[in-house]
Amino acid sequence: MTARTSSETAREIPEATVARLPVYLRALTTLSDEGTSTCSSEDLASAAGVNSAKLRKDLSYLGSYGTRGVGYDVEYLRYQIAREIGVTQDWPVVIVGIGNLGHALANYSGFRSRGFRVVALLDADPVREGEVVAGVEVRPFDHLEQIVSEHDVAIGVIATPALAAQDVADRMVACGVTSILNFAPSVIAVPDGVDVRKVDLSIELQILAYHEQRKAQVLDGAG
Amino acid sequence: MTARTSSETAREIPEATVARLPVYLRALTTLSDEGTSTCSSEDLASAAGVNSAKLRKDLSYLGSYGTRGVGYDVEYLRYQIAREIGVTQDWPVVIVGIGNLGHALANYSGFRSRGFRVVALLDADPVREGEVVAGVEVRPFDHLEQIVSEHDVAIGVIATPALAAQDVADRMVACGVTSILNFAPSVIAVPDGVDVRKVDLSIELQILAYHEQRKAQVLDGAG
DNA sequence: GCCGTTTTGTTCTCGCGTTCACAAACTCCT
DNA sequence: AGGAGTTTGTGAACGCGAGAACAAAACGGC
Repeated sequence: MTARTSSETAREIPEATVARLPVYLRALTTLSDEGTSTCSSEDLASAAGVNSAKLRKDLSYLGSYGTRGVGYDVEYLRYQIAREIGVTQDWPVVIVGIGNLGHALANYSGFRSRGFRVVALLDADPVREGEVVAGVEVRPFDHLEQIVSEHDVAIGVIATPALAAQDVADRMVACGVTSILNFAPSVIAVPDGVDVRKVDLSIELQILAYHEQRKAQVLDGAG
Repeated sequence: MTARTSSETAREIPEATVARLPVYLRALTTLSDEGTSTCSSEDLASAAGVNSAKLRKDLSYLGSYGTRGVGYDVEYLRYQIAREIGVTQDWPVVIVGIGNLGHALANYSGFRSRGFRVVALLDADPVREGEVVAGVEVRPFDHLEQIVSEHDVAIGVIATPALAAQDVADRMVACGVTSILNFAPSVIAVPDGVDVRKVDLSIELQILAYHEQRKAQVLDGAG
């Protein structure tokens, strides 16, 4: 067995690179579906919408999977990235909060096709219990602990209103969830060792509005 | 006396700061709802989930809206940030692609309450035409040009399948949309001067999966 | 087997963003 | 009024990421 010492663990991939790997993965899948078997860094970079130098640098953190003078084997690179991200295995996921957004998430086919399996839909509102969404029955939020331990769930998705988010997060963390994707419009606090990513629909629009306003101001000032 | 010429466009706010302003805005709204009239940078920072030094530096780009030894007036600061972002006015928005996600977006109350008004829902599928979602009727995609010019729409939301996204973006740009929020899982190309922000649900999960896998590897190596 | 061409992997430099640390400024108490 | 105690606003140091440029390596033709 290889002594997995700090030198091996030292293969730390920068966060900015990690965030782009899924983009490369998708671009490679597209290329593969189109029948492309080999591509240059330039090809892949334009398919992913990034600079080719940046792409090569990103890939170099994973290892030397390309061939100089030739490029990258699409299937091989795709597998290597998938393995690095961890989506060659199946990740069980729990979604809490089956309102409008929860419905959309439960129905989103992109999860399943990318290595994620929705094992349970939970909602605190008894009215929603029993409803079947995307082939999965909505169950009471109180079943959280049982489901997490039963399916060994590490990733939880919060799609509740803002007020409920912190409570849900606390319960998740308490029963062993260590990664949370938070769609609720509120900041949630978690202990060290738990990763939280936040997706906020209205924040994205507000950022666009800021730039839009600036464009308008520049026009006003010029006129 | 500083000549604060309000048409001073030289005041460029760093992109990273712009992305956090909506978070501060939300935190201030929460504080306001709780009846808080004044807060320190420490208070606001913890409510927003950031470092207080970073918060102060961010706010300093907008101007000196605090009082040393006292803190910030919640209402006043809230208005200043809202004005800076541009959400004191109302932004008309068009959503294209009324599938699962489009439904959720159309129903999302956070848009309206934050200065955005959904003026039209468009879908290329005739089956969906006429359906009323959140009080707005679904209309054919071909009405895009008319709606954009009629309501002076600057911001478009794409919630279509990946294959349609580029076409939709092209049509939007052609008729004057200059900011696009893209939920479709594909990279879209737009000319200079058009802003695109991308929200990708499965990419966020994949990033979590990567870190989750690393946690598991560390445990394996230790055990 | 050797040379030119192509493309990767990597080094270097630069700019942005984060954080620390502290002076300036305001309030409150005596 | 003056000093002690707070809290803001900002200058400076530091670290990370982006992009350019180049050396190393593979292929193909002869």
